Amino acid sequence: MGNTVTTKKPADAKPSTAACTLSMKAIQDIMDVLGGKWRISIVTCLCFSPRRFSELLKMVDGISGKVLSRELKDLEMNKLISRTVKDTQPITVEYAITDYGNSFKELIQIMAEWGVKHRKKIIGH
Amino acid sequence: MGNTVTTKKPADAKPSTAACTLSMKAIQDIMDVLGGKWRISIVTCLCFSPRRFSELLKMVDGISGKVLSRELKDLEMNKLISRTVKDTQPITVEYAITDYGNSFKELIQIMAEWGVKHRKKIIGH
DNA sequence: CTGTATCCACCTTGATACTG
DNA sequence: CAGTATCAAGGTGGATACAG
Repeated sequence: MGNTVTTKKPADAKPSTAACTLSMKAIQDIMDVLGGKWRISIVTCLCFSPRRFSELLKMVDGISGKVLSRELKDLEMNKLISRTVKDTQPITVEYAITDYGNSFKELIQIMAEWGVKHRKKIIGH
Repeated sequence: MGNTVTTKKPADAKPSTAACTLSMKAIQDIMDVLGGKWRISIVTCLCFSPRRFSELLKMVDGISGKVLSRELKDLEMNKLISRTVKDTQPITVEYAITDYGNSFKELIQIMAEWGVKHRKKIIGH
């Protein structure tokens, strides 16, 4: 990471400014979709199994109904999750990860592993 | 992901609820440190090269001085970055990634790659 | 240059009540 | 069950001015 630049801007003092900027943009793109307080948690949860609204409400710790509703809508708009209404009585709604959303799974898995590995350090400030 | 659970809770309707919860917690831990609108960008930037305050102000697009200052303080408290005052005239301050912060590099690299790969899809909503 | 202090507008959220 | 509407309250960010 950092020394594979072929461009030659006049004088940037630092090398690889372009590569850096590119990475930052790419990560911003992800964060536009997955950022915020809740979205990663929701997607992570759905990566394991489809869930109903009320199940997510319980599993995503601390989220309120209003916010969950909105976040699910956003994620659906971005094609990361799907929403299926089942005409049970009363109706239930199932949210599931899409194929596209599933491509985050790899990422999420790595993050989760990292989180577990570094847990002590993070918690102990 | 999802079928390696050995616990056997009474009846969770879904398997691997425990693993799911664990992953969500782990990711929350990361997000406590790296979440928010700016922190990942700052760390990503510093992964490439140490930077001065004013450099970061330019490179992290849209951030204000007040917020950058605060975020840097947080990241320093969490030992992800270091702060070095150089007694030039006038003084300059250099922020750099720590060894610990550097362990995020792997993660960031993967995220950046993913972002680049999926750029079109994300941008095209 | 590297910040901090203050003021203020905006956004997000939680609680509650309500609909289909 | 699965949301939506409303409102009040707090947090967060930007601009500006200022300090070391």
